[in-house]
Amino acid sequence: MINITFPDNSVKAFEPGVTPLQVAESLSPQLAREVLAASVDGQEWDLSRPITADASLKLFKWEDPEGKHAFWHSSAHLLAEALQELFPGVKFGIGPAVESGFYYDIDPNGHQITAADFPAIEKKMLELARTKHPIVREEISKADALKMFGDRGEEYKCELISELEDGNITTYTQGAFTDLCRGPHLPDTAPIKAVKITSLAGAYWRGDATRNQLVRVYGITFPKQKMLDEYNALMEEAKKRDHRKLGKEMELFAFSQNVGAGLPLWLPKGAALRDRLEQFLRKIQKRYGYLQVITPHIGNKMLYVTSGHYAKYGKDSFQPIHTPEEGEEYLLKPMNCPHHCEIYRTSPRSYRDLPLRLAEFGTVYRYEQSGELHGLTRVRGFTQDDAHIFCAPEQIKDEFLKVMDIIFFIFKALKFENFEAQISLRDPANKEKYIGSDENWHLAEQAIIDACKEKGLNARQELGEAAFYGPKLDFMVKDAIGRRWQLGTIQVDYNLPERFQLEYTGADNQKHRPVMIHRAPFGSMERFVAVLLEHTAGHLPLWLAPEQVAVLPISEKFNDYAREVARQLEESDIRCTVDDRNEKIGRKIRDNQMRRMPYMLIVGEKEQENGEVSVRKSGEGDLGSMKIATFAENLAREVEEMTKF
RNA sequence: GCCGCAAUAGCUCAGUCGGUAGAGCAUUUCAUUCGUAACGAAAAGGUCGUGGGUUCGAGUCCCACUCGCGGCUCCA
Repeated sequence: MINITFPDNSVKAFEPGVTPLQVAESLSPQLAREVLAASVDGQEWDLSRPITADASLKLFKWEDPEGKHAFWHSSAHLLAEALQELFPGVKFGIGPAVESGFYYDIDPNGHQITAADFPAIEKKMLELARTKHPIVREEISKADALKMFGDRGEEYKCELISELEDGNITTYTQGAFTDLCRGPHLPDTAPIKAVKITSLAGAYWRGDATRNQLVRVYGITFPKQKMLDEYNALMEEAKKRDHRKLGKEMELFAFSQNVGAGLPLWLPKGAALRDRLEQFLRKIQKRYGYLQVITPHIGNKMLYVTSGHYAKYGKDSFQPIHTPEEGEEYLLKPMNCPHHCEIYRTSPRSYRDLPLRLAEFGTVYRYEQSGELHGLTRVRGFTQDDAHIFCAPEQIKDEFLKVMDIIFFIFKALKFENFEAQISLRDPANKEKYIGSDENWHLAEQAIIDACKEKGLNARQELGEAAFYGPKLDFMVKDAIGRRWQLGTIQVDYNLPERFQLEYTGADNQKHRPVMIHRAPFGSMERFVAVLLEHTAGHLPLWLAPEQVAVLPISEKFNDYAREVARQLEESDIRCTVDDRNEKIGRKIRDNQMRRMPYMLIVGEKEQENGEVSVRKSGEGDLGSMKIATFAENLAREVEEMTKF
């Protein structure tokens, strides 16, 4: 007998060779029906794979990420099997599970696969799932694997196999389909009850733009049809939150073919919203000792040669602007840092001047690839809420912590609770991609790691994600359909001070080199507004809403009183409109609700007589009547509560 | 930049086999003067993204470009 230890530390004895599925059956029939995957001694394990020695066992259901992962991974194989039947001769790349669903990359080998084929693929997948073919794991030698996939002309699989270690190669087979795969998988495909092929896209083989482009078929599956219906409803809902749609509806921003792709036009309401965000951040930054500066939108090309940006990005940027005078070249500024370095250099600096914190809402232009442009989240002209902190090396951690405080405060004020943090480090195997000394890289990376630890921030560390001049800490927020966008960023830079020969005189009367911290809590005004819109579904917090109050007269007889109410509220800096259309009150309420109006004030005979307003709050309904001044005070207090720090 | 898909009224969309362009909402006018989520009637609104081609005839078929969408690659 062998001893199986469960997560609650209880131990039960089983026959050697027992499978996780059999263990589940011995515990409860319901568990056996719901279990999808397992781990044995922390290693992913098929439900049907025998356990031969004492081990600790975890069982995963749909609710567990590991359970979904196995379900979708097996679904990817099912998709491949269906594609193999429908389009004989297609060659397979890779087919993993992803955050919501799975995909398979295929070389269509002459077949034309379009969205019109989706129903047929879905039908075939369900048909195959119902055959309940077991998914069988086999260990295979490298030579046999190469022969097997080579005979079938699976060049992509062979390339993968050739890089694997012999003795460590497994295949999984269900029905007529065998795939190179590490697993784990479901015991059979029967639990896959609902299938949706979601989209089709091109994807480079192994993510390399110089190699073949394969067709990536995306799908999602569920153990119940009802769950697919819910998923579809959720996707519909998400589409309504799309910031591009909301931006148009709410008249915040627009694009024009005549201006150019990726160059947003901020409409009056959007510009006002942006301004409120800027004022908010300015106020905080003033408190933290930042000094506002303003720098031009272009700079001499030599500035970027000095910074190193020209060598790295020159070819892929907007090209230099030539002047009537021969030989002069200017670039649209792609970042603000070199300008701020020049500000630093305008006078000799002492250690007493540090940290020097220069802030600017700086508009920059970057030639992003056309296929990459996306609403306000990826544009060619945008404004960073930028600042550069010049400090002594021993001040880094302290300054870093203060920046984190600002970011946390902003996220809290705007209720971004589900953000993720990522520490982007240098890829030690690929040092030539970066500039700067090993020692400085080490110092900078350690400063970030220590600061996160001190704040108790659970940040993921990613190798190879650093900027070419230094490591960074990024904050990510998800959009309506789960795509991750980077918002706030903090970056440590030993490089630019070196390149610009920045110095300060220390207490020892010697020259020292300062360190630079780049930081942008919003990231960019454009992207931040985009994510804010999706996050709130357009229901912006009261202090940011383009219009805070609509006054709705019951009939035209009360239009004058409504205007008087609006006038008084505007005196208290409340953003107010009067809906004096010739419509019934029900209609006005509906329309203003649809426009996401935070407050509606209904005024008729009663209110006019008493100098009152009848208050209706979005999401809460009728709050009853009160004096105009009382309402104004309440609203001011509500705004104050939201933005105080 | 690459792969695939789309572009019709201000918005959302329909338009069959190639035969003179349609709906709802929004807008304007008229009527109504109304108490907490849509009163009614009428009118106006389109060089079917742009440029070429095929055809007696193109919103519809073909080509190119632009813009957009979903991914990939990239993201200072």
